[in-house]
Amino acid sequence: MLSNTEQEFIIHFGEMGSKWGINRTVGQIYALLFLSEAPLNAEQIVERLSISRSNVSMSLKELQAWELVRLKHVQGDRRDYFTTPEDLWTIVRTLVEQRKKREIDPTLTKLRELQMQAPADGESGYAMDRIGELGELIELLTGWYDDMNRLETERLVQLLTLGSKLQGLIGKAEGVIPFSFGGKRRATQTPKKSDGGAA
Amino acid sequence: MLSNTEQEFIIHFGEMGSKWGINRTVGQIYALLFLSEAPLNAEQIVERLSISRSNVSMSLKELQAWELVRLKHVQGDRRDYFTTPEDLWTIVRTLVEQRKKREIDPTLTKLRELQMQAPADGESGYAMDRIGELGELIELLTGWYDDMNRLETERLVQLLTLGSKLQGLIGKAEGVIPFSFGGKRRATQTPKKSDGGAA
DNA sequence: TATGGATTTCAGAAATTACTGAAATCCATG
DNA sequence: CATGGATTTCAGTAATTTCTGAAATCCATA
Repeated sequence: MLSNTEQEFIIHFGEMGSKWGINRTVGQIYALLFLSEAPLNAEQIVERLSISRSNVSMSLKELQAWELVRLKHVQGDRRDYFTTPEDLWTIVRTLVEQRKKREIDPTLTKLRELQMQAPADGESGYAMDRIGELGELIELLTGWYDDMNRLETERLVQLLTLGSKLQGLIGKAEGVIPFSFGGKRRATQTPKKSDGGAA
Repeated sequence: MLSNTEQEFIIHFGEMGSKWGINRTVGQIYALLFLSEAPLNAEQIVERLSISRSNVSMSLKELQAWELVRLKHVQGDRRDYFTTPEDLWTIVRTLVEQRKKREIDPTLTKLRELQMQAPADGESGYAMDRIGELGELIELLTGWYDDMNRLETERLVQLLTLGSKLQGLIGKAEGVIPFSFGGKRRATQTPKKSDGGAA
């Protein structure tokens, strides 16, 4: 049923699953759908991956929570069929959006919360500085992400392809950009060369 | 010993650990070191987090494998002391580098491998197209990452701060950029508006 | 090279996460 | 509104991951 290549691809996604914050089954189902031109229903997934029907149900639910998989209905068939978006950029955008939501946003919220309650405690010192710094850094990065995300795909691809040519463009924008970024007490230093390698 | 804020921060990092691909202890130790101005030795970590010595040892080993933590020796003390880099940009760079290495590079390798062996099998069709497309997309993104990573931090921050101003800059570079990106058989389409939302 | 503190290793225990089969629920159709 | 296929839920089991204490190793110093 599945070609050798498909098998290997699916197994790889299963193995990578844990590193990607999903589990083996979810990874495999995603891979299977990604490679399938036609939408698949749960029973087809059960057959092709040899896993239980209930596991497929739960895993599809998770993939839908990630918005990585779409429900598609086939005329004259009341079963649910699933696909991944054709356009890979849609997938990338979803992936980044979801990971930001799960892996970054909660921390930013927590950092701000800690900063709010700290002054009341009279808390101060290095730890608070670090927390503030980290919060600002995350805000800079997510703010930039928001900007990128607003671009339509064609523009985005142009930008990504630009690469080293960017160096020159920064020069063109000079003077317009009010460079400033740092914590309340201790400014985020921008080291001349770099902070060095490992110990 | 630990302030309220420090406690909460550490607990948060512990909880987020699993979403970040590390475990609770590793997350907590990292958080503790991140907030500590002075380097800490293993015994101090044991005390502050109430975990076993062996767990600290293994977790520090993992943090070192991630290059997120540095060994620092104190004169007249033969114990190992650990810190995180002062500069947050160094941390971000390490994090991105390591995640790319663990979460993306192996997949790119696998995709290329599948493409190499597929023609021999006479394999073709939708699945191969998808695999090729995905490989190209990943290469575009990692290539761009390499470019960004080469920039010194100050430039990088400028770029990130640029945000919406980028729109204009792309225009300036127009004509220089040979837009092309697509799979072998089936070009990666760049939809006019977007592939739409969820099902 | 013997000593002893510091660190690492490792086998088993504890905790967590993933998976299954059976039962419950859902819902379009007759 | 009863039927029956499709889907979901859930409690128990399996598998995996994390954590610990004890023993082994390492290594600077006496």
